[in-house]
Amino acid sequence: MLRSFQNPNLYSISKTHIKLLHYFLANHLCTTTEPTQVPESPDLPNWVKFLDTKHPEAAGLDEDFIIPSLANWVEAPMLKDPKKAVKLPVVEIADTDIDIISRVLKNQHPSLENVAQALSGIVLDLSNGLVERVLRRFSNEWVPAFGFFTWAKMQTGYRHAPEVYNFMVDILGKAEKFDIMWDLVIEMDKIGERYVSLDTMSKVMRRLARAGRYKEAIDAFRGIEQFGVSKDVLSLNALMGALVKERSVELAHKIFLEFKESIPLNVSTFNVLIHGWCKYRNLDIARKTMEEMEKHRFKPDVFSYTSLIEAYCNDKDFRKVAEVLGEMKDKGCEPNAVTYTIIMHALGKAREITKALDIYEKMKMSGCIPDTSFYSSLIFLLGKAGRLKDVQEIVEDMEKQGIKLDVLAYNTLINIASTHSQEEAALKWLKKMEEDLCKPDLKTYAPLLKLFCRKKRMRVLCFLLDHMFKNDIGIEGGTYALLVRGLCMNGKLATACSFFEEMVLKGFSPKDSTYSMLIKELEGKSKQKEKKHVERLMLQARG
DNA sequence: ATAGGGTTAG
Repeated sequence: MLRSFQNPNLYSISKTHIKLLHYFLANHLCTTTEPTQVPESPDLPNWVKFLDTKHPEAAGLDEDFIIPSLANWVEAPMLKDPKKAVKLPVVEIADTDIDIISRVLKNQHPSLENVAQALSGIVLDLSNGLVERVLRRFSNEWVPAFGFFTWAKMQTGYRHAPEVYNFMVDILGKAEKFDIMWDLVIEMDKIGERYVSLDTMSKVMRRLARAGRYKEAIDAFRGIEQFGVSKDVLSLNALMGALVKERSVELAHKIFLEFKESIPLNVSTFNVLIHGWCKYRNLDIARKTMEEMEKHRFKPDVFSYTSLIEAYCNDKDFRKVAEVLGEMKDKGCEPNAVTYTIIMHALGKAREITKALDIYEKMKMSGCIPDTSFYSSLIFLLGKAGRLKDVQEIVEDMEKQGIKLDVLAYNTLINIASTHSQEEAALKWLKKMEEDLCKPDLKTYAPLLKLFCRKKRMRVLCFLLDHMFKNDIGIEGGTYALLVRGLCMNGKLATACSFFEEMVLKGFSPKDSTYSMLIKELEGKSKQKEKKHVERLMLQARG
């Protein structure tokens, strides 16, 4: 939720959500007695005034109490009938350990000392599982994550497993805190018992490469044996994979040339290179790599051919794709679900829906079993073609076969329902997603927010923002732009203004188009005071 | 261990 502990506007972020929660609480309290008009605009002064006058019992509650308890209660039925809102469990609030820790970590100023101090009084049963969950939750915020990690290490009766160390190494690498990362690797090495593994070093190399520190990534490989990890084909492939993924096939190739005599290679060494050359549009070299592969007595396999096919698909060169498929058949190499997904998806994007569905048929005929990603693509292209009945059928098929939907599939379904203005259906998918324990992301919510802006369903909008909060989805600049634009277009100017304000207070700089749209609307409605305010905010954002 | 994941406002 809180994107950065360096962000001085951290407080305003949590305040925003607290006010939303107050809103729900007030709403609930209203429904248990008598329906009351609740202010529609999520504007702090309004709500506070409203709560103070009508519901002192709500405003007076401890904020720490309100957040977890409301998280258990806010439910979709509010959409239609607020009276159906589930009752608020006022007394029993069982916080799990992870919530307790999260709350402590979220309330800290950005320093490791503060984190350590805040945690000092806490007593709980630490386990590697719990520590991993906390780290996952804070995987974008290295200070609280590392503060907690360090604190946990010192607790008696607890010891970090190597996997937990690896996770921490990865978080530090992601934050580009490479000095601390290396210290941690050295610390792991000192523990002995093979704490540093190929897994650890793969993460190190990957993060260094991602930060553009190619030389350091390569040096990590050169010195890998000092940490007790062997310099073999596995670590070589890991390095080459890291370089290829971070856009440097050339370097991967150089490394390949340097070590191909001294380290016995395997099939994936070549496939990593082939994939790299395909990805960066050098099909001639990819082909040459395949020839070299054969000289080393390795047969190109489904991975090699799929990389080629993907490259041709990106060029929409389906004639070449068919050629490669023919070549595979000649060599006795069967395409698999990934191969079919790539082809079908590319055909769908090229608006060749019939041909895309032919691939589906062909795949079924060949006995290849579709997986979640395949179906996800299929749902996407059917939805894009407006074939909603077929989409429904596919989902039913998946359920029958026991294939779970993933985030992308749910996002697609929500997107389809939203663009067709099917409010109930869109929310139903969101609910189902939750029941399936499938974690939503920012893309899950964007179409929903757009839809409900369009429909002027302010309560649902609040519900969604709260839902995002509960799922640790941070609202980004793009989300605010969407809200401001959506509300502006549909005449909810006051709300649009307050989101604009919140956007600026959180440190996001509004785009010119967003700004001018809002100003134009305010001018049209001759709202001089609001216009001045928005202009001031914009100056502040640019300053 | 190497291969798949949707631009968008109008």
